[in-house]
Amino acid sequence: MQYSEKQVQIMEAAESLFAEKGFNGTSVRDIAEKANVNLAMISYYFGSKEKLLEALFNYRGEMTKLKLESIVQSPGRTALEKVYLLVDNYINKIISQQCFHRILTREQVLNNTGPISGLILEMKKTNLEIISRLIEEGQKNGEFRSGIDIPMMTTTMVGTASNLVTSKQYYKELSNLQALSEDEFQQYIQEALSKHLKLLFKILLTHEA
Amino acid sequence: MQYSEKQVQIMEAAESLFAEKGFNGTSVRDIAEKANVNLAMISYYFGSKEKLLEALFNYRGEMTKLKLESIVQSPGRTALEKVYLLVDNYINKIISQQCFHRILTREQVLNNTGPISGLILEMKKTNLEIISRLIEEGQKNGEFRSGIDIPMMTTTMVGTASNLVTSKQYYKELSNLQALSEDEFQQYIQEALSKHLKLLFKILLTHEA
DNA sequence: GTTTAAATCAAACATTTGTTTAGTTTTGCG
DNA sequence: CGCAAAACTAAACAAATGTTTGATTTAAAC
Repeated sequence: MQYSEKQVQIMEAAESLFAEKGFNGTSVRDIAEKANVNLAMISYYFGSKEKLLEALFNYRGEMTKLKLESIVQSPGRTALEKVYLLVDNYINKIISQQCFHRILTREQVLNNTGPISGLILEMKKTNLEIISRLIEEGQKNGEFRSGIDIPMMTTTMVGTASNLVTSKQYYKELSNLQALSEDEFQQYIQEALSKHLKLLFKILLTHEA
Repeated sequence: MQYSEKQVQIMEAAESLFAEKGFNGTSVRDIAEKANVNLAMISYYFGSKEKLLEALFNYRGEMTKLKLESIVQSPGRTALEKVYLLVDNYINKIISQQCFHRILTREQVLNNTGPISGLILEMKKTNLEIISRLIEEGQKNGEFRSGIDIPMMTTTMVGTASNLVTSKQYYKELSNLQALSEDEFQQYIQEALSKHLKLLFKILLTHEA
């Protein structure tokens, strides 16, 4: 589906508010004010607040689809190099979409049974499939050891990155990095996270147990 | 502070509802009904809904304090063995307190500036301190390599466990474990998580980069 | 220029919300 | 018992909520 300029305006206002105060902590009046639209426009365009959230999930979900595929299929790279690309790609994604990622994190904790739950599952399925194919490729050509718990490894990548980004205000204080500006800090965690996850995966995938 | 039986009754009803529907998605009437108390009792005992949440954080926070200390100081164990104990202890904690952990996860994503934010920071500080001391002990006696990013390693433990437990409904489907009963599944993720994190830490702490 | 549909708006709507009130019952103690 | 403090209750309260209404403006097509 294609969204009009005004619809995007509303979705992005909602995104930043949902990230800051939570879905139920944000009123449609808050959203209307931030997006500079009339209150009734939200029901007019999206039907309801709940459906606005669904639209946001669709909107952000679309933006992620194809990138991963191209990494896995890029020729002339070792499987480990591809894993590295995948890690950096994932880190970039959740850092550049922090607001959405906060919303996603909060939603996946709830026992949703609605459409959003389905969208989350679909995202996770796609992720896991691609990583699985990549790991298996590396196993076939002898780069990686056998007996790797791929869902658990994926959980470590997602969990580590997610935890760091969604609770970075605590990480900043715990690591005594308060002196850094927001930009510097962002760059710091991006690099630290990349280095950490790559090391982790390298030794996990190649180490003989 | 000591809580009366009725107060605990209210806190535990609130805990399960907050975990299921979120803080703002749960009304005080829901809580009163689930706890089998009169609506006004919540304000009477806790002052407000917000303060009830704070009380819950205090209540659950108390229960975690001393355990870790005793692990680190237990004699006759290698540093790696202590790390293993710590991992299992942490996994047990969040599995046995899943409801609270869901609430904690959702709260730490928000830019809280209130008392809860302070409590979360304190918990994280304590965790990090203990782990740091343990790692440094292992480094001094040559068990562990140098140059370990301890905050990042902690993030991996917390993030992996947290992500798995708070979104286990997705993990179950992604790993094709729907056939397992809830108890069997719980035991499965406990063991898989323990094995995975121990391997991760072992190679991360002892592997020469 | 007229017409028709889409977009926009202020106001109103019915619920639900967290909290308080004012009164009643229970409890513990001298 | 007598009585004061604590525990408990039903009802009421004002504020905030998501959504709808009905009217008005804008835009596009003929």
